[in-house]
Amino acid sequence: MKDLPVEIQPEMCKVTDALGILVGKWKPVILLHLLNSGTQRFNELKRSLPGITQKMLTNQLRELEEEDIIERKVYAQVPPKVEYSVTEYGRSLEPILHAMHEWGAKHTIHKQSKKHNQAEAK
Amino acid sequence: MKDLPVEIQPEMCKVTDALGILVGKWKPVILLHLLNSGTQRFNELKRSLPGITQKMLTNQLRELEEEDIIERKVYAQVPPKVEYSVTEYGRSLEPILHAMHEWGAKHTIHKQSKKHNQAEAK
DNA sequence: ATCCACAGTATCCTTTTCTATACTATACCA
DNA sequence: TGGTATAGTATAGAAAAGGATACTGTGGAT
Repeated sequence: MKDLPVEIQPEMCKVTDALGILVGKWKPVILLHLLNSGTQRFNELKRSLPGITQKMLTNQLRELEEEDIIERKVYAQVPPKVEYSVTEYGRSLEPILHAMHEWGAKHTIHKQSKKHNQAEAK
Repeated sequence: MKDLPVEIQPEMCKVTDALGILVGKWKPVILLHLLNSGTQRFNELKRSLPGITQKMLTNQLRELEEEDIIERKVYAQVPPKVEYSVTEYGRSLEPILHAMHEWGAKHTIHKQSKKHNQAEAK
């Protein structure tokens, strides 16, 4: 998703900013996983996210790190050890994620009852 | 953004569902505009969203309509008249949008102070 | 000597999203 | 008779996101 022109309305752009951080095929899942399970190593995450490629995982983690949502801690060891965790600041997203989860759950029901009504109307 | 495998975690998928509705370069702007300004005709919207193409506007409006977030009302006239408005149900997204706006605003500040700190640390 | 685990890069390719531009029908107005 | 406004559709192409696969370095175990 590319950026919107800032001119449109100052207020709107803040929403898109927030959205930008959550957008990406794997970002919400990674975040929720780290919130649930706490600190995780790279390969632990990878194993928990069936289907993700290493490239994507690295890439999404880096983007979240950029925004100070998660933290990356490298241990000077061989084989390497890198731990990821949600920052204190990152936790401020929790209420939003929670609200979205609630809304999403209701929406699933809403769509089903809509379908049902349409079927009845025939 | 493609769908995530449902297997990962039921909880997570609801967040992505909600996100899916807001995702699209112009969807949040369109929604916020309709929430602020009430019912709008196609070309009114177009004029309020500098840079959007007709195709994109149609397309994003259709996707929001699909999800029952907005309503499309066609008047049998020539030249055509079509009005768009947020549904009662669509308004249930307002708290989330509001929360994202608030968070986005704080995030802008957060990023700036981070930059500032980094500059100082040199 | 060979293989494994770890945390990545690098490269190429496909799919999805977004943009640009041209085109449609029809009533009304000058 | 030609031009305007409305709400679109059609087509082609560029750009961005995501996927598949192969490769890297290194210490320890077999």
